Amino acid sequence: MLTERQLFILRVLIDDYIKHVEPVGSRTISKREDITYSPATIRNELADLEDLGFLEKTHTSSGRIPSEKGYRFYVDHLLPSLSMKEREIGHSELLFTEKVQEAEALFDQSAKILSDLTNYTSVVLGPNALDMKLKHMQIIPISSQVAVAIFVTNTGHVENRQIVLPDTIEPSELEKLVNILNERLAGVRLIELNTRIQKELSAVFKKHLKDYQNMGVFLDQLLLWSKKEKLFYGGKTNMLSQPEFRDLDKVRPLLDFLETRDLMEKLVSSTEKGLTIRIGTENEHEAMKNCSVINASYTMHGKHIGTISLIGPTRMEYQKVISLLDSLSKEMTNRLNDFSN
Amino acid sequence: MLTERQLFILRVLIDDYIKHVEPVGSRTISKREDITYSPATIRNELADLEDLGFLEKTHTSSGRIPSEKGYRFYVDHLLPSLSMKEREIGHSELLFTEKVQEAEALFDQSAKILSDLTNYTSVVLGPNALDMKLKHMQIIPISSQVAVAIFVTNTGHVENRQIVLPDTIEPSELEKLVNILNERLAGVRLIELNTRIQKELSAVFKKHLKDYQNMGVFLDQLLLWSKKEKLFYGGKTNMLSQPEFRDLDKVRPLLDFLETRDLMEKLVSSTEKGLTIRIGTENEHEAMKNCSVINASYTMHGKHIGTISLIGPTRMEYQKVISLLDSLSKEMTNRLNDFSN
DNA sequence: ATTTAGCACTCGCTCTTCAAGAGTGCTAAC
DNA sequence: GTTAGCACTCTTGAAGAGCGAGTGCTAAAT
Repeated sequence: MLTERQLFILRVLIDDYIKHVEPVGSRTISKREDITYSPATIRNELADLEDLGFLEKTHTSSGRIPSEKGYRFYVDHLLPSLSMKEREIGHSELLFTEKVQEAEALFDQSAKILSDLTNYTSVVLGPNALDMKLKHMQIIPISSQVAVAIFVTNTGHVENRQIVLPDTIEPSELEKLVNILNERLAGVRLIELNTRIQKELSAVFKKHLKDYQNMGVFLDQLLLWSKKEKLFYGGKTNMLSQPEFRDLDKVRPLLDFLETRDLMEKLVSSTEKGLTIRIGTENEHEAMKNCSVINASYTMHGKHIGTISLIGPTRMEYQKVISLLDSLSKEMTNRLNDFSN
Repeated sequence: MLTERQLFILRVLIDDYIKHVEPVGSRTISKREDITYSPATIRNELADLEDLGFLEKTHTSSGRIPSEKGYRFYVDHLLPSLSMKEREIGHSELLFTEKVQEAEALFDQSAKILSDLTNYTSVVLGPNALDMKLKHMQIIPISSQVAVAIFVTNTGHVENRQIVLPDTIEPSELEKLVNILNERLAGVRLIELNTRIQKELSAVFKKHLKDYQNMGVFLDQLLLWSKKEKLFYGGKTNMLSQPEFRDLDKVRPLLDFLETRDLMEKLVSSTEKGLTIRIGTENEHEAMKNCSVINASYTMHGKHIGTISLIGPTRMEYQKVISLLDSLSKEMTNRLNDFSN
């Protein structure tokens, strides 16, 4: 177990490193007003903290920097209380340009605001449209063979896709099909349409549609969803101004990572409500090993529907950033729920 | 006027520089098999070419590199004939993964292919949806106050936006309005809907709609278009591997530029059919002063509707890249027109 | 039993110096 | 008109010196 003094020194050191991004030596720490011990004493403590794995040295005679374990401990146990959170809240409200009308604009602006305020990179993972409920669907023919299928959700989101019309299908049959779907499936989540159809509607189809046999492939085409979360970025190039990435070979993988949809989705998805922090290798990807990722979820009617995330160097200003992310995600939640009142 | 020998030397030098990205000296040139002159002779010619502004030196006793004027001359007069173009065409076809079904996927893949093949950054400027013709429109209420307006174009593209329903409007009136619009405005380009309504439909509205007066604001809301070209990127980080940008302070503005929608749209828009090359400062933006941009237009029914562009260092492999872009844009045109047959 | 002063030692950084190498421009000879 | 020869310039990389910030250890002080 760490002594009070060790805790204190560890916190001071990490605070200092986060601020100045340079290895911190015993002298620097002992110079602080609230420290009464000499450099030599501090050195002993630092050596112990290093043995315990909380600190590292960049070379044999350098000052110490926090290790990943150090950051983890700092985040879990040493963060100054977030009571000053209130002061920040005012900010984020002001920064939205007037009334944000649509959800997409809200996500986009939130990402921009967050990256501007932190100088890190931010990402908003939009809600999965497929989790929304069907309000209305429609099939609009473009030519004799091609049509556009449109699904409007309860949130006002529109999914659409082009489909190829089978030669065999008659317009009147198509209309019947659409009517059945609208009558029976309103309120069902898009992602569940398939199974609902298979479970409940085959009987109805058989009864009302002539050529039910041939309809199978067509329905599959109609309801072939692909993942549809959207990512909104802010400050993509902010990483370039972080001192630890002032080296092309180090930023390159990072920027590449940011551009890779799959990886980003995985990084930023979180099923948990609230706030999660992943430090360095906890992100489980080489390119992110020197980064921390903070995810905050925003909700709708109390349900987690997406996240707003911040990606920065492992030494990021956790304190500031956490309170910011916290209030921003709440602000997003508020505004989102205002839309649908 | 340049002599034959000067032309030859200039071309050889630029070819060499493009290949090796290092200042080229007289010795290097004279060593080539097809050069019969001594370094000293070459030196004299180089000095002349420099005086004429086609070449530059990085320092007093370095080899020469092409100037912007040099590249311009090279592109205009020295490019080896494109007769080998045919050989490349085969490539691009193969690289599309199977059947590309929708236009968006085509643009996206084209950008990826181009950047992969060149190791530069590519951008496809999608067609402006507002230039497409209205096939069908619809208004679908979401709640008592909010509705979604949907516009389907002849190309199968779907535009949609949320609108606030005025309290005064009755559902039956709304239906009438939609019917009128569909009857009268099918085939009109989205961008022209506004003016057509004002010019031709006020009489019709007056006749059929009760509360025509209050409809004005609503119509404005309905038809308030914002620019809608979409950009598809490929190889955003490829610039980082170009030797001339192996310096953070030089890439940063470039990457920032790539992320700025307005600037990119302006950079990549071209009203001309065919292929345009802009070198260095011809791009009229500080961040692009060391880059060349090649735009190639793709067409639909013979009309220019968008561009596919390549952004690379001023010393790019013009020859290869031009033929590639040429065939890729043709390929895109072909596939696009196949969609709508 | 802590704490601290003192000291030798280690790295990393910066600055300078030096030599090698690649080029040039000019002059004089071919 | 062409080229050999030569002095000169500039970049690059390596080697070395000196400085500063820091450490670990020992022995003395509290």
